[in-house]
Amino acid sequence: MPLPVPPKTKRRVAIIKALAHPSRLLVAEALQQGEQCVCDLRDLIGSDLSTVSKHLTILRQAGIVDMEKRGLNVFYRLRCPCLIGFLECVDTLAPPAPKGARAK
Amino acid sequence: MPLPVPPKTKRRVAIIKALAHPSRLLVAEALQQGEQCVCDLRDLIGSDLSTVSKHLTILRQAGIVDMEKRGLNVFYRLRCPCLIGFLECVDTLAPPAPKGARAK
DNA sequence: GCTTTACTTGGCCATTCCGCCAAGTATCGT
DNA sequence: ACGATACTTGGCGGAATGGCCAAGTAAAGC
Repeated sequence: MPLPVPPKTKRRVAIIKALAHPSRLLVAEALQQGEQCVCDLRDLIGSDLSTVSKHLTILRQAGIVDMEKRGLNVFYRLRCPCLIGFLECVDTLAPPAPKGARAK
Repeated sequence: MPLPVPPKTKRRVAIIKALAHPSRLLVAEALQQGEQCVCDLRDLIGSDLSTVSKHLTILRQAGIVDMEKRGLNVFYRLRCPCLIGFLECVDTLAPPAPKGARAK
């Protein structure tokens, strides 16, 4: 990155990057309904438990989710209800891949 | 990706991924002020022209920007004004990296 | 105590991403 | 036609991602 990227933009990128993966976005979407333990989320995305755990770590470090251990389970929940608006906004950003995307 | 990811989520990921890079987000932010030619954007992000061009292709394919050739220049602009709301929403998603993100 | 359950962490491999350089294309000026 | 300008495209290395397996940790039950 040759030019200095403003801190505000850096923070935005960190958050956006955390959501830029199918499994992680799926998790974030699911957590809108309420907290879930890791095993539920593993069933949701269907990967190895270790993989799911790493995805959750990424979401946590981005400040998107919170964790809480209760008994043997670890429950994750959204730290910010704003995600709904965020996603609606994404949906309006581009209608299904327009022809105009072609360079020629 | 073991489990089938819903199409809606897939489309969302494609768009989010396109914005999940400092240079590309910087471009998107800059285009909020109005259209810019590629050389202006190269000055903004300070990379090789070919690199900038590839970033713009990615934004275009995600449907986030539009291009128009006029004379020797190619001008890019946002295809959707919604980006402002999108970014404000990102900003509220997580306050500056809280301590709670630590696993241990 | 030992075992089981529910994760997290470390390591490794395969794929993807991102940068530059070099070469190609298109338009303008002469 | 030729050269210059403004890109785009191809290729290639190096870095970052993402997946699994294996090993480690922590709480609950026996």
